[in-house]
Amino acid sequence: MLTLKDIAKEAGVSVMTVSNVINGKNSKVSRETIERVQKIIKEMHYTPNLNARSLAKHESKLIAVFVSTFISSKNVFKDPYVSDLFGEVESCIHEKGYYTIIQSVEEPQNAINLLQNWQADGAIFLSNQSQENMKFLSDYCQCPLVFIDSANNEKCDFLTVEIDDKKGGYLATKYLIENGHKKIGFAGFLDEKESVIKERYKGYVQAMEEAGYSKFINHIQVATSYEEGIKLGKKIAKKKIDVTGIFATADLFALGLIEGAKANGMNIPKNLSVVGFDNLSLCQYVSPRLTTVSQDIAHKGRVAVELLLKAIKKEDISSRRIVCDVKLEEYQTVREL
Amino acid sequence: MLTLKDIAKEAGVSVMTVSNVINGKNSKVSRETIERVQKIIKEMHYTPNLNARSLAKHESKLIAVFVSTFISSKNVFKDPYVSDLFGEVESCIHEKGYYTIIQSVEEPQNAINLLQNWQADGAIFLSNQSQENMKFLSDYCQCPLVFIDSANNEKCDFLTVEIDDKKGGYLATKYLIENGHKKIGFAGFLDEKESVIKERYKGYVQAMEEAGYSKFINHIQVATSYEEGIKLGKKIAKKKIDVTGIFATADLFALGLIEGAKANGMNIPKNLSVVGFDNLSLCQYVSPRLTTVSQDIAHKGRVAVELLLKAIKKEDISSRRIVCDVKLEEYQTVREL
DNA sequence: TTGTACGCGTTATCAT
DNA sequence: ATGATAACGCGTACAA
Repeated sequence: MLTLKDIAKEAGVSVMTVSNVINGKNSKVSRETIERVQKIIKEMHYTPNLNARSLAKHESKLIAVFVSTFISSKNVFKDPYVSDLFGEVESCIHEKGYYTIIQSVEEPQNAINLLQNWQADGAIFLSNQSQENMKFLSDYCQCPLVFIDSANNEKCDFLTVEIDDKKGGYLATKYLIENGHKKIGFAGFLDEKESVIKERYKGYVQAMEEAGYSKFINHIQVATSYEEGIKLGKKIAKKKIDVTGIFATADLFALGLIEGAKANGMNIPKNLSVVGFDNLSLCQYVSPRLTTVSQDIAHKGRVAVELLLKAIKKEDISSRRIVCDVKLEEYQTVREL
Repeated sequence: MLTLKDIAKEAGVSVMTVSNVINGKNSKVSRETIERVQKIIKEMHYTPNLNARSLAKHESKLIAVFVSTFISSKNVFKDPYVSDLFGEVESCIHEKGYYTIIQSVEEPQNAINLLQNWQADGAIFLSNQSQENMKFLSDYCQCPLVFIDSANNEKCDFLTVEIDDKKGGYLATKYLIENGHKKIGFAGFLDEKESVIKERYKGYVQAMEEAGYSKFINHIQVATSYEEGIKLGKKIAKKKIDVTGIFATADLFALGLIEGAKANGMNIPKNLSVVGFDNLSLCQYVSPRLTTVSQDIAHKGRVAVELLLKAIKKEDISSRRIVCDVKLEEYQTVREL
């Protein structure tokens, strides 16, 4: 292995001079020495040992990225949303001169261990974390943490990047209303906890109330997987649920719903209008093209990394909670009544 | 930050004793000391600094995973094949007690730098690398490398994990033949270089020749993107290409082809039978469900990690070139003539 | 402008 | 069974 010492010997200078050249402390080294040393570094293909540097500088240039594994599938990256977001985060971290260490974790403690083990400069959590988890993680980690898609509440001041879920719900519902729909169902899973789904529901309710359709408010409690979507689609096709439009709070779920409805003889959007949520890139391969609420995943990833880097460098952070915009993508699964 | 020294002081022993306890060198420490030290480690939530350990042990427990960025899209993880495979690789690395450092790289030199920087124990390349790149990387890296999906040739002895592409091409073509097709097109991009596509083509040719259809062999030279698929589908629908069946050498491309054909009035599989390649998980959301050649991505990822670990531990490697099996998935896009 | 001494947290070696 | 010492490769602080 090549070390500073080897370069120093070759150049006939001390280790520190080489170190200074590498770290761009040009004021401390003469121009000619810089050039000579740089030439040798290049010729010998020297690259610094970042383990040693981390030890000495108390700064690792490592950013840990965590995704949560669910019971359903050990491979979280099968979820196109997660992998898309991860790709953006990774390439942004890379651009900024940092390194990405990734782990799919079951429990927060795993994340804490990794951060300590590698003295990571910061961490990004891709999947939603509960309030308790965020609290726990913040308490036990020395480095800054950024949570993406974790339901924050106003009191807490974790660093978070979210989307305007309420607006998303509002836009989806309003669009159906504008297309003449009244009997609009909200399909998603609500519980007591704060959640992105709850926010979307608020938007749905607001749009319905503004239109004077309070009595048509119809929450369908269902897990938003593709499979559950199929079941629900069949149910709707059998007229067990009386709606002309559905706001399905996840794209894959919406796609399943459409499949289920089709399988039982319905035509989309002729007999049923559907609006999804996410605008997954795989939607472009599915026909009819899903009308959906889109979020700019690339932007979200970028913003999260930038927020984290500001925290790492202890720069001023204007807002610890960043809410990204959403918009409605008009495609083919909504029909004017 | 908590160090060995802190634990040692607390336990009233030397640093080395604590180190020995942590590393399970039980023969060197008395039973009671072990228990006392372990208790304190737990209570104080100590975790070792792996940067320091790497430095001292010349072993980092880091495995680097590289994906190649293409010009088309900076975010390689939008490709469902890549992200699926990556997820398997990551969770397998995690299971084996190693850490994953990931980088999307433009040039081989980037990968070499990262490996040297972090003294990684090994690396896995997810995207296909040319012979020259593999040679270059092998020459300049000290640690073992595993290449997935890189066209190897018999002479070279890089560690590779591939699939039986020729068999895949054979199976796809044979299936079309068994369904009564004669005019079967092979759609894919062939050049002089060794490539997975060339292997698939060999399989196609073999099946055609075995059936006595040599004169129907029809290679359609085309880049296998979704967009190109659409174009080709339209062309076929306009009867510019005389085929009843198509072996499309990538799923997304096949899906585009189907869309294009549909858009110009064709019904799939009534007017055209299509067989894809990969069996991407997103296929399950697209209807009609694509008949395709599947590979077991989970198996592939696992095999790659296991091969790498054997090399790292200098265990015996029976075969440096692992070829994974493929099989035909009969779904809805092939019709009996 | 350049060099020396020391410390970062850990492990290997050798002594007790 | 336990501990002292040196070494891993690099950066900080200070001396020359």
